[in-house]
Amino acid sequence: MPELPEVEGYTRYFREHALHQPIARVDVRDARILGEVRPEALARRLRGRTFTSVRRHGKHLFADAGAAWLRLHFGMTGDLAYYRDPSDEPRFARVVFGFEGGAHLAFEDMRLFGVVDLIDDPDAFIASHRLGRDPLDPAFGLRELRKLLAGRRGAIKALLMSQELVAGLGNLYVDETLFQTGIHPLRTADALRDGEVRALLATMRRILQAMIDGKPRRGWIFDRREEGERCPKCGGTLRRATIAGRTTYWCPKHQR
DNA sequence: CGACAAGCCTGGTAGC
DNA sequence: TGCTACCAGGCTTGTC
Repeated sequence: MPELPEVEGYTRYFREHALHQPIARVDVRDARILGEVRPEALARRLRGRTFTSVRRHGKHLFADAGAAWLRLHFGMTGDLAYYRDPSDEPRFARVVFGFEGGAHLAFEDMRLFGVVDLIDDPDAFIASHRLGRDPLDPAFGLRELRKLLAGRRGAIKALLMSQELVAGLGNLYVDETLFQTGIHPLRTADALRDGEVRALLATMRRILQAMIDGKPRRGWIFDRREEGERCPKCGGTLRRATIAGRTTYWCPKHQR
């Protein structure tokens, strides 16, 4: 499912294919995918314009269309497809942008957890939705992370899932980060030692970057989400439980 | 056939 | 009282 690394991939895909072509038409195949904007308004405000740049924050993609920004959120089954032949339209295309010149960009999403919307300003959106820092933002540092964790009595897993501290990690990457850092998902955020917070930030960045780069996941828990699986790190037996409302896997032997 | 999984929002409650 | 934490429920649909 699309978390930060996958959305980074979509952002690059969008940048590579969908910029600098006048938008001839916008076809909303299923209005349930839309956020605030109505289908007619989406089409009216984009038609004749071009996407000039695209950026990402956490799991959100923002494309600049001049007077407005297109916002895409990929939910759990969202994807982009760029193609010329209309018969190549994906089965679950929800919105299709048709460019002058005949190319198409489809936002597809089988399970409709994603969102297509039009907003005025990405930074205002990020602020109003209380999204935390993007973990790959170089300006985001250890000092700031420590400050964010201070006084938070909730479980670290819940906090990393919430998007309000750091934006972009979903269930799988939170588990992976805690696994590789050796931190138990139920640890109180406030009680993490300085070294653990440092490892947390460095590890999540390394994991996200490795995924973006398509590196192999040797020694990760990522592909072993199964109760009773062997811990690739220490030979312990992986445990499974619902934590923060999500299926959570961890190694009780080395995550403490 | 029903249960389940996912991300994220909403609304309610409990506790300091 | 106000804040924080935390829970259930809803949305959707392919897969088990």
